[in-house]
Amino acid sequence: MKREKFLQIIFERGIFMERYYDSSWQRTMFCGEPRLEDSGKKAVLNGWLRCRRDLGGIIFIELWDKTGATQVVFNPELNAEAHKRASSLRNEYVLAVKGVMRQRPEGTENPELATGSVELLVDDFMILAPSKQIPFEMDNADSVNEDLRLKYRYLDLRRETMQKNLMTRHKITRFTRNFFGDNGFMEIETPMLTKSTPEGARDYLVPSRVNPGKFYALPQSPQLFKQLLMVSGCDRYMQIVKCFRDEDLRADRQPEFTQIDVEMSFITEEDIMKITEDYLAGLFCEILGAKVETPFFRLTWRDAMDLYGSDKPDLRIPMRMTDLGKVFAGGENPFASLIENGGTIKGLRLPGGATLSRKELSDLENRAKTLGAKGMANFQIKGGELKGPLVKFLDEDRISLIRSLSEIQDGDALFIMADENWRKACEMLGQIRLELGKERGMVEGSFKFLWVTEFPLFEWDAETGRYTAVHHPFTAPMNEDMEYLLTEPGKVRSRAYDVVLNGNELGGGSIRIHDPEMQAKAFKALNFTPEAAKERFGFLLEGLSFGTPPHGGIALGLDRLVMLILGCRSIRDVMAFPKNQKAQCPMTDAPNVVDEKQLDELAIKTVDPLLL
RNA sequence: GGAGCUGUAGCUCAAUUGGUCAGAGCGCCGGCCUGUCACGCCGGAGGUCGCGGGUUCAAGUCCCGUCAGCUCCGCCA
Repeated sequence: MKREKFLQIIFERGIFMERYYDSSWQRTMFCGEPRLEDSGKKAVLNGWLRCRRDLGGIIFIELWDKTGATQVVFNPELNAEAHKRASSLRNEYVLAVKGVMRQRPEGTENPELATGSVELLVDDFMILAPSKQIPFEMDNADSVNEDLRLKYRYLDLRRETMQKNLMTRHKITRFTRNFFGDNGFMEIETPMLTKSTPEGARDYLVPSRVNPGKFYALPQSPQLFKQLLMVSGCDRYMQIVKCFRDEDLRADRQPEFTQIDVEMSFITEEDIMKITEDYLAGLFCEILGAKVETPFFRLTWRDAMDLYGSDKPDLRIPMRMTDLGKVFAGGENPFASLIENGGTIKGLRLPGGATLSRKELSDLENRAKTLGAKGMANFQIKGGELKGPLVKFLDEDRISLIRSLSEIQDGDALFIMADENWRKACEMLGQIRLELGKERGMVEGSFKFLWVTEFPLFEWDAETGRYTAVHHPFTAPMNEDMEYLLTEPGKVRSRAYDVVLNGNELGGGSIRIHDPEMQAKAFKALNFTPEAAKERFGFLLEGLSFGTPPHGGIALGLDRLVMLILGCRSIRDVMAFPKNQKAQCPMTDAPNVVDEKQLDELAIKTVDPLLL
């Protein structure tokens, strides 16, 4: 209340109104620019008041803009009127300040500040806009409740770190456009209002007023359009494009996100990988000055699962898993029958793990259980002797086999994961590997890129009782596995590839099917009737029949890329206006209810969600 | 749909076993202060302890429910 009254006084005195922001008040330099060589020059600065230090007789403020801050001095001996008015200034007021830049008196320089050797001595100033008291403090706002930051996002973005994040994102997109442009790629926009193809993620739907009862979908990706652009002969396409998926959110997942979408004609996997590697290496050099080795390390999906228990392994953690089925096969031990029935036993060697206490071991086992494991056995080698609950089931030969297979040394521990399902055993132990690696400081190096290749083409979905595409239904099968396409679809490997950085899926792509007959077969394997395939993807099938070049591409997640480059914890910190975990925007209050009239025009009736 | 963590002043947090527990720092307001730079000093305002119920002589604290935010699982071709 007092503050409001105060603002009123400012207005009444005409301090705010009697002057206009004409060209004489426009800045002659940015707030982060003044240097020693500017001393003696007249200058005008425009910016936000960031820090006020009123010593009574003399007032210092820092004037901030996105380039930095400069100290401004109000000295009553030099300008009593300006000094008097300055005592009413508060944080985040927008000011225009005229004066003389001068070298700071000896001993008062501030080495913390880029502009710290000079200061602006005020002749005159005007308040361009006052500010209400801000709801959180600008400095160390990183620890502020994120909901509050999102509600006042424009203030959050006025902070140094967020400005830096936005700027880095801009530099990345600029580099991206330049890189692909220089390499013969053309950026082409594809529609945001498009057709729902109920494969994959849930669609965001948009009702059509002029077609009552019909809906567009926002694109989950421009996949089909970019393939058709290849049919058009565009040859090399790229687009920095928004994509939409109506699925639950995570720290690295937002309902709308940005892809760097790429497609090329007359190429093989090698060409896509090469251009992606050149792009990423160039980008990391440009933005971080980091040297990235190319070509990237490659793993087949099978090996990635076997060795790291993940299809996006974090190679900064050196631990690998080993298959210990042989150790337990055919003997008298608790796992013998599991092996006989095709089960899997995986081992993970933890260097130095012999010092883990009984309690620590059982805590780890409990964590494995929360992942869905029935249990997790362990061995430890102390004084050259293998110890653990399973030792009594193993003879000398098997014990030496365990040592040679797992390469376990004195002082180590070895964790054992068993499951009927190979993939599940790998993934559960892989998760333990990841957690142990991070907790025990085993993360080495900064940026470890790799390709994961030879993904399965299809995956059995127990829920719907049919195969679904692991990547998408347009991915080409590997030539070697073609024969199984209709007989044993689960066995077919695809020409898909993911690029992985430090345990994060940065992007993925594939060589596409360019033969309409092959595409029809793929739909058949997915249990689409020809009619259903035609209804959903008829335009693609028809397009493919008019002379389609072999083609393929990749899509990289721009938000994740920026996040990893900046070392942010959440994708939200590299997006200007992200949504919260419920996919709401606390600032605009979207999504919201709309007028009945709007719904009527769209021929839409809503149902009380409580009745569903 | 499920699991976990969190919720106390504008912001960040504290309050031991249920008992002077309504607190601190920052911010805000007022006063003093001419070289500060996270200025300093003095004073002040400000809280339905997320919400509802229960146990108890007594609840910020224990129990049940509920809401909100975050993290994770499911989900995300």
